[in-house]
Amino acid sequence: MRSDAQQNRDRIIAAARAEFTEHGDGASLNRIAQRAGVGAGTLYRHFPSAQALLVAIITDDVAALHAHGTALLDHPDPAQAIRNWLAAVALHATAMRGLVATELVRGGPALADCHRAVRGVTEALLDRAGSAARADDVLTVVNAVAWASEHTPGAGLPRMLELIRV
Amino acid sequence: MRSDAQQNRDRIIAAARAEFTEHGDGASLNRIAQRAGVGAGTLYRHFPSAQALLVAIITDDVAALHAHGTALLDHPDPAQAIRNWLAAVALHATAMRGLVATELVRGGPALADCHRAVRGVTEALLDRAGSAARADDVLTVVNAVAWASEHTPGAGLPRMLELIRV
DNA sequence: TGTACATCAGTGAACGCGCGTTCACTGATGTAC
DNA sequence: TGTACATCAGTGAACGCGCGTTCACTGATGTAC
Repeated sequence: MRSDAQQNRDRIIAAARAEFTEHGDGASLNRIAQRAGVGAGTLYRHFPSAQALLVAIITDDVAALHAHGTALLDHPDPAQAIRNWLAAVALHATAMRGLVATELVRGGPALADCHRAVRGVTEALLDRAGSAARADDVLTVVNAVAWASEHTPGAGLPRMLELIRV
Repeated sequence: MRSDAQQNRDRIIAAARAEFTEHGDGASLNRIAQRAGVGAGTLYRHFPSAQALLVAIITDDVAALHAHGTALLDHPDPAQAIRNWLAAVALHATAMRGLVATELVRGGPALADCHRAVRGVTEALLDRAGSAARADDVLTVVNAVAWASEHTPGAGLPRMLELIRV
């Protein structure tokens, strides 16, 4: 990729983060292009839709999340490890007004690799803690709770996470 | 209210139910008016916004839900009663592509009366089952799970509800 | 019961808006010699 | 290293679309006598 193209791509993603954070699902592609200081056509050359942008952002972020989860596999207390992990997953999903949670819950094919990685770590941590819960169910519930915490005035994410049985 | 006005109001609400069920948050007020066979202005005379429509629908439905909950206070098994109640709440919240859950989670002032009634029953049932959980938290989590079950392909609402500790 | 009339609900074309998307054109980048 | 050039990324005005919303007009309803 040409160096100026790479630069624009990065600027578009940064602008999209800001726009999604500010407007949630009311984000506008024209505004993102404006914020990034590029023409609308440039945005389209890189990302054909708002969802493509969101997927790119999430893919970036999941790498760090996954590393954190892998490290937790060495935690001395397996029960605490899964708790910490779910809190981290929830925190990640609250990003951008719950849009990340919404996209993760939707679970389209574009995020299949991300999902596989996160599910793998979740399964390992659940197993280690002696839980019989399905990783998919647990992740969906955690994402749902993260989404709700972003939309409910005065909701406490940690308190709601404690209501999840693992 | 004039009898023809009442009739139109009813038709608008029925059309809105259908439209919300079909299109979720992509529902259009013009289409609702069209489905109801009324002019756009008529819809506005009755409901100033899509949210007002949704609130009217939910208010209707919560009455039945509340009656069910009150009956459950006489259930011989308190633990089973709260489980049944949460399942009923979740089922109610899955209506119209999760739009009901979204609106309930948002918890605006227009639904304050509904919320108070449902919270009251939930508190009584939790108390009777010896649970220390906050009714508000439990309801938010249940609504969140209902929302997720509507948006996740292959998610099992009952299985996810079992992950909630009460 | 019949009629004249005031009220107010209903109509629906039209408006402005901002959206996503396109495309003919411009110009920066990187390469070949 | 310097230059000519091909490639392809970037531009941004313009488009069509469907949205929410308005309002001058129509006509049905219910009432007063």
